[in-house]
Amino acid sequence: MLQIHTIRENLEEVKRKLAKKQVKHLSDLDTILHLDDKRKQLKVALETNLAEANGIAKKMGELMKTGARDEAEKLKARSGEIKEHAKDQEAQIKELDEKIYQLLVTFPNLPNDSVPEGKTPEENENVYEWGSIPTLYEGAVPHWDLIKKYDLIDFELGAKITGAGFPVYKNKGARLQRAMINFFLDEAIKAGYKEVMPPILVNADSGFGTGQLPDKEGQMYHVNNDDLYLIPTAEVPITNLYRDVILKEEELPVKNVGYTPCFRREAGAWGAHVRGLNRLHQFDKVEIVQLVHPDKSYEVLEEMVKHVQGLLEKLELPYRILRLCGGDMSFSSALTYDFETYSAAQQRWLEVSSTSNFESFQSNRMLCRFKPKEGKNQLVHTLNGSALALPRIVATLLENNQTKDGIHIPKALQPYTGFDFID
RNA sequence: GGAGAAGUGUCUGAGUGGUCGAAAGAGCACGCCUGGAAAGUGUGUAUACGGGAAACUGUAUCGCGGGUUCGAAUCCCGCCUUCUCCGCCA
Repeated sequence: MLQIHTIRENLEEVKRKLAKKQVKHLSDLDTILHLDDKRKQLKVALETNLAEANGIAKKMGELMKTGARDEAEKLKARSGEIKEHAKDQEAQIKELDEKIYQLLVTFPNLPNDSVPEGKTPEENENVYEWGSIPTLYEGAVPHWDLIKKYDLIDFELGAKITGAGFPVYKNKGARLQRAMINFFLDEAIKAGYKEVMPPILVNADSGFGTGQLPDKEGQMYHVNNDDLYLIPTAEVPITNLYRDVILKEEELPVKNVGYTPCFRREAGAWGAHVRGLNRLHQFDKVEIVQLVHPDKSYEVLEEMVKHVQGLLEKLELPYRILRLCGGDMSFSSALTYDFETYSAAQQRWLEVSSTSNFESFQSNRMLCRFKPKEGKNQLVHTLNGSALALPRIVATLLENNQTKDGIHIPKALQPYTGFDFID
């Protein structure tokens, strides 16, 4: 959530930046400031009133002791008036607060200056490419055929017990999942992250804290009976560990990593390119999350990007890095790099990681601050990145490493899988 | 799920209607003391929002939300969480 004082102090700049994110209702910003002015005025009046009431209450205490009944009665009457008035003022303020809040939550985070202009994914900026696209043998097939051929994943069975998009991993397919999760976790731990294993259901406050609510309400599975949400990413529980927390400056940076299954309704997103592992309702992901000093967040973003690059290179998968344009970025992000691997049989790039700096957008919602050596508490900056999401990595790996005899497992993964070949 | 107890500042913990943003101790920070350290000693040590150039100052916050009262950490109601016992159970 944007801070009102940011809007107040840099109105034109805020408008310019939001326009880059394709926000149309910019005039609501003026409304917010107008309502906030009104709110402030009322608040001052209310507080003056309350100050008087407090003064009276204090005096009453003394009068009661000395037994000056008459005077006490007079004050009581005055206090009653104040109270009536204050009630009224409070109601008005509450109403204004609500209006301001409703408007404020409709605005996404401001994009960083380096974010390219653009509306669609085609306008994302290709900033880096690594590896060469393999030439597959004659008769190479997409991963959904390989999966069947080697009996690695069963979609029909998943559909039977749950529904479409809930795969059952089997045999070496299941072991490959487990191996990758461990590989990704170990790599993150080597890079200084602390492992956490959080709950995979969260409450609404957590959904709000990281920005999924109210913006993406319909994208999360909701457990009605208990009013809990299945997490769409480990980012939600892991970042919210620090909701309403004031950290010491020397505790920064906080570096956490966690594996969780992730659940996404993908309402309306089903279409042409979603066969096989390309899009699922439930999938596995290892997520890295950092809470850092505001001066360091862009440096740290680069560090996280390097980490993800390292993983992909160890897996020997050709990839590219995109800097997302304003129109393609998520609601909460200030700068996002997407990683895509090239899946050679589908001849498509598949998104396997999204690594973002949220600056203070999430921390403002979560009220996660740190106490600097000098001066007032400040909001931390939050970042996260997939390191990595499994299904599309598996898709690319299966497709790119296939031979007519079977599928090679990359060296780095072999100690984890316990096998080097799928046949 | 049933019964009981409890939730106070960084921590321990006092406070059952007024002088309480809150005793005391610990911790931490800075200083004094010391050759250095420990001990001792002095001072400071929550957050948000508002006013003020600043010093400072107003309001709110003692799990959360409401209520009673001139006045609530303290009384009442609801909720949440934790602990103990019972039940159930991977």
